[in-house]
Amino acid sequence: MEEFGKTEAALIAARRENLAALRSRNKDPFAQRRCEVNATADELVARYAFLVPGQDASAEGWSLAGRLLSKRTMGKTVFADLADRTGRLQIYIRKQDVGDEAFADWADLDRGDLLGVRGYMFRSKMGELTLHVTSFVAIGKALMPLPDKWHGLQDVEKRYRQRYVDMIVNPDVRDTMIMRSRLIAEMRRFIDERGFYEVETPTLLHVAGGAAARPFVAHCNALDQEMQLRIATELNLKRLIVGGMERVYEIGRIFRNEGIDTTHNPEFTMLELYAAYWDVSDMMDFNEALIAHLVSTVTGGGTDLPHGDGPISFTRPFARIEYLDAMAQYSDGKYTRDVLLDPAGAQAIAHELGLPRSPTHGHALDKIFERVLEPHLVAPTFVTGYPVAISPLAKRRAGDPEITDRYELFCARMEISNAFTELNDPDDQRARFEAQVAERISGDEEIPDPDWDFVRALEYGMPPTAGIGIGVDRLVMLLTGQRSIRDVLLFPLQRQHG
RNA sequence: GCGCCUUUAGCUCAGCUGGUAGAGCACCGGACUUUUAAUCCGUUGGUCCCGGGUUCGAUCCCCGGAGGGCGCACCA
Repeated sequence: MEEFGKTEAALIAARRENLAALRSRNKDPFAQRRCEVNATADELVARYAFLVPGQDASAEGWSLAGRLLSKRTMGKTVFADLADRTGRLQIYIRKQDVGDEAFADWADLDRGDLLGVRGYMFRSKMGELTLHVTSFVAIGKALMPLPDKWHGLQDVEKRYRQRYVDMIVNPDVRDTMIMRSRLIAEMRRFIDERGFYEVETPTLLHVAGGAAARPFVAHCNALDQEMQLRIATELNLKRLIVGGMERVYEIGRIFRNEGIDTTHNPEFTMLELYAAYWDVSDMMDFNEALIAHLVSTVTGGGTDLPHGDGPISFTRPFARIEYLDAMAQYSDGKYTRDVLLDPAGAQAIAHELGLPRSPTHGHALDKIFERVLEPHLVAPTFVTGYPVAISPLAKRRAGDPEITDRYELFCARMEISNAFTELNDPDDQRARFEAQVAERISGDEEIPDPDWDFVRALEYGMPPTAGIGIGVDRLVMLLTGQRSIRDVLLFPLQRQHG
């Protein structure tokens, strides 16, 4: 046998030798087409919880499949760990049970290989539920060496770039992603139950609107036109309300060509939902019920989520504060309605707080809000009554035209949802778009080009409607206790490198 | 964009004002029929992120660059 050093190439070569050995005995793992499976790790652990150490259930045979994560060999017996999508199960193999030839095959299995096993359950002397293997078959080979069995993969960059390795050796990553999948399924079920239609609107648009953000641009060869990736689904979903669908939602990918940090990824997932004949308070009820339901899902029926500074309670009703009242309250009465709603007054406050000069009144208000209010919003709180200056698509409040029927829900200092009674007056909408054109000219590059066809749609008549947007990734962060958005995304964006 | 930190074996990490690198795990060989980070014995493994500079000599000091993380800025 050739002498190998232990570089990565040598580790791969050793695994290839084992593969060749299996093939020479007609046990090629890659020749396997399917694998009989009638149980999962979790099912077996639950089913045989009653077994006492030393006791077995040899009358009942099971087949399962998964990845070999560790081997503990003691001469003629082996304990090993097999992981499937539900978790880990210890397996036990004896030479006297499987025979010399199969036991030789076992020696050619490496950590990371995929295999199917048959056997029966017992509880080992040390108390662990274990599958006593009567036969096994290799169904795939890991030619690449796995990271450290104890420390797993810690290199953050490698974890994101090679998420498949991360998931193999760091089970909590897989758990988080599975929880994300469940939460989105649960969200969908909750919404569907209430008579909403799920729709899919275009990602490629000529004019990306519905939010203030810089879009990604793309070129369509067939049309020879520049396209933008959507920054929101809002305008198209409201077109569907005009069209008569009445209750629609989309859980869709949104693209914003902006910064990347622990709460921002250039592409992210947003739930937007619109209900004809509802107003913002109907939506608030819906929102509260949805969030409480998801908290219950993740906690197994509870109302509290663990958090850094102690648990956060999601007992209904959530707190409610008026935007202007809260601003006054947290500034000892200094930031009054009159000052905030005056563009010069808002700029003066922003300056006093040491914030950079804002290009628009709305921008300044947002900066002040983030500095003054957001740090206090740990418990779930609906902030209601946003100024019209920062709500270009929301309906004005009856009897108070400078304020809109809008709220945002905050938890753990993060904005979780944004909802309002939709503006359905086409003349008001056109006027606000025109005002935005002026703001764009004055330097706010994030203000999109107006979507004039949207105004035309409103001219055909949109019923009173409430709409909501929920940042799904941030909600999953909150519900799973992850501190970085990258830890709830399967493949967060990374710079390409050579 | 700015600042701080970081990059050393397949993985996790050490490395002393500057003298051409170590450990654990993994791997390979051996012992072992209820282990669980199995254990014990023996071996093996390096583009010290890249490019310059200073120096007799650079993983280490200096300059530039790349990747990543965090904070700030940006981001309703």
